[in-house]
Formats: sequence, C-alpha cells, structure tokens
Amino acid sequence: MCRMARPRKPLLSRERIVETASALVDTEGLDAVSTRRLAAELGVSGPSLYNHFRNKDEILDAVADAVSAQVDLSMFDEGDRRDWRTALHDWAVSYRAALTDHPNTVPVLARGPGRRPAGLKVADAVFGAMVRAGWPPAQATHIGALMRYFITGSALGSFARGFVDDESAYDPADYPHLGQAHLLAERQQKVDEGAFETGLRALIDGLSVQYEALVRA
Amino acid sequence: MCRMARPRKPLLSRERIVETASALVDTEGLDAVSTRRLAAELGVSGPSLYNHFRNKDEILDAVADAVSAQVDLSMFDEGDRRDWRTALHDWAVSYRAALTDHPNTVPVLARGPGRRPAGLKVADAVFGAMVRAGWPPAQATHIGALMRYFITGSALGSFARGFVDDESAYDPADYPHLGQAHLLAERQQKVDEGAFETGLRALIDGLSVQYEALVRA
DNA sequence: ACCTGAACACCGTTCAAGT
DNA sequence: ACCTGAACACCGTTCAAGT
Repeated sequence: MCRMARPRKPLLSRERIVETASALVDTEGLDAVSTRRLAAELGVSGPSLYNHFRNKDEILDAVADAVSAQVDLSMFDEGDRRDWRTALHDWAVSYRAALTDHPNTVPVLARGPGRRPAGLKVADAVFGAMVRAGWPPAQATHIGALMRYFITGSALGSFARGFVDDESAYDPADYPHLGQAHLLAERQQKVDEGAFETGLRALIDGLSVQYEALVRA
Repeated sequence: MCRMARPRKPLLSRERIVETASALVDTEGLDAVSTRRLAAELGVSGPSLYNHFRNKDEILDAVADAVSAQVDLSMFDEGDRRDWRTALHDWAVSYRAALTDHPNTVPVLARGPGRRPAGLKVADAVFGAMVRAGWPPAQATHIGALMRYFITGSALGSFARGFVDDESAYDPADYPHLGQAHLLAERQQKVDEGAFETGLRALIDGLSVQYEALVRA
C-alpha cells in the first residue's frame, strides 16, 4: 500500500538507534557512522534521527555510555569485603575488558565522562569506595581521575596501532633502540597487556605507599 | 599580467603547510582543519595540498609530530647524571607541558607514535635510558608504553572535554553567571593537575618497588 | 613539478510539508 | 509527534588541463 509519512507506531526509538549505531561502530568503526548511513541501516531517512537526538554527537555519546554501563562496579559495593587495592585492581581489569570489547568507542570514552550517566556512575562508585577506605575526598577524586587516564590512555594507545607493522618505517640509523619495532607491532597486543599489567601494579603499589604514609599520620 | 598556473617559485612547501595547519589547530581546533579551509588560509586552492601530502591525515600527523618534537629528552642523554626515577619524572612533566601547550593535537598524539619521527624518537630515548638503568628490555618497553598511556590519557581526559571548550553546551538558564563556567574550568584544571601529580608519583614509586625486587635477585 | 577548476560522492543539519 | 524530500553549506579526493 501507500507509504505513510507517520505510522501509528514510531519507526524509531532512542534504544533502537543506539543499538544500531553501536553495531555499526563495532563492525566498521567510528567513521562509518554518518547520519545518512545510520538512518539507512534503520530503514528511515537521515533527518528522522533528529526527532530522537539533538545531533550526531549525542548519538555517539549514548553509544559510548553503553560501554561504560558494562563496567563491573560490584567490588565497590558497601557489602563487598575486598581491600581497596584489590577492588581498584579488579575494577581496572573490568574497565579495560569493556574497552577491549568495543575498541572503536575508546576515542569517545577517553575524553572523559562528560554528562554521560553511566560514565558518571563509574566515577561516583570509585570515589565513594576510596573515601570509605579512608582516603581524603580530594585524593579520592585524584585516584578516580588518574586511573581513568591510565586505563583509557592504554586502550587508545593499544587499539590504534601505536606502531606500524612495517620494518621500513624504522630506520635503525634514526632509532638505534627500535630495531625490532616491526616485531613489536607484531606482538603489539602482548606488549600492551604487559604494559597495562605492569602499570596497573605500579600504580596501586605507589598509591599504597601514599596510603601508608596517610594512615601513619 | 595573466595569473599563471605554475609560478617559478612554488607557493607551497610541507613546512608552510604544517605551520599554518598547526596555527589553525591551536586556535580553532582539529575540526576547523579542512583541506579547503587550510588551502584558503595558504592562499591556494584545495587540491594543491595533495602535491605535498598524500592526504589530510598525513598533514595532521605532521602537526602532531611537531608537538612531540618539543618534548625535552635531555634527561635521557648518556652524559646526564639523573637517576632513572628522576629522569622519568622530569620527562613526564615535559611531555605533559608540550601537550598542555597544544591541547587540540592530543587526540592525534594519543593514538601512539605510528610512523611519526619525533614520536618514535621519544619512544626510543625512554627505552634506551631504561635499559641503561638496568631494566630488562621487555620491562623497558612496558615502561615506555605505560608512561605514554598515562600522560596522553591524562591530557586527553583533561583538555578534550574541558569546561572551557564546552562552555556553549551549558544552558544559560542553569548557569546565568558568566563566572560560573570559569570557576568550573579552574576547578577541573586543578583536579587534573593534582591527579596527574599523584598518578605520576604513584607510577614511579610503584616501578621503584619492582626495580628493587629486580636488583635484589 | 605544481597549481587550477570541475567533478564525484559524500557529509551534518534545517525546515516546510505531510499524516 | 514523527517522518519525508529538498535544500544549504559544507566535506576529502581525483583528475585532466594548464604552465
């Protein structure tokens, strides 16, 4: 029959838009998401999206926030018996896992929580748990921020292929210590995991030093 | 009299393009750089740029690399007497300062050195110095990577969604006073600086713990 | 070699018009 | 309220043509 301009049931919803956009980001990357392409994927015309989101950035923010919502926060529950060190470690691992599952969203997430509800919930949970563990509020804020720096920085630096898998890009005359940089690219994932683990351990060990000085005072 | 298609002296050079692009990025942000806009700024037509760079990404890479070139590496010189801890700290502070000077380039830089010469030189210097200090090569690689994660992650999380850049997004009904956004920006900057300092100290303290265990073995 | 205009295949967003 | 096509002001990039 005839195509109606407005069906009795809306064709679109925020949920459906975010689901489709997320799938597109995961499979084809951030650049594949244009309003026209996304709309086509949803079976509507481009401008229809503007009935549900103010602009494209809001759609991408919602996609990113769905990833933040996957981060496990149970280690920060009041009832959880984990030491703050263990909780912080387990949380960082869960956070990184969420980013690993959706590497293409990292450039959006790495810019901070902004006004994204799930992102803010993560920040709030870390802050609350650190304060309960005995950290002064100002330090608890710092810990939440610096952990996020490290985790998102790691995810961004890892997935974006920090080194190129091409030996000719690294002339040993220019970079005497990078002779095996192409091999480094080959084993990039291993290196990134190792660097993440080393850094995470160092971060928590170092915070422990500051914590001990704190409780002693 | 007549306008020539090819003057005896080239109108463009890679240097001039990068200089103009850098100024545009610094003053108006990454999004302000379009090939047409940049070309207009240079007094030429858009396609002219393709005689000097393969594509726009290469121009942006060159802009980012100019920032990497500003990072002080003297603390990693063979003659320098600084302890590896102090060298790492001083380098991190210099690195962050370079990013602070050009916050709009951080999204490009945070993706890793790629094949950018100055970025690779930085990675090479850190690696070499850590190995000379007694770290095993695998650990030296990790240290270079994890420090970069933290520093770029910090810069991205701080500057990209700073309250200053975001000012237009605030509803004037909620923030009727002009000073409000400024206060938020100032507080955010303080938090970011504090988190960076706390994190940097923790990272180096934590690495020290691992180093002590290493030399004892 | 280096620059040009024209052209191609796109963009994000607005808006009047439809139901 | 929610979707449409048309329109506006852009994009990055290719390419034949000019000198």
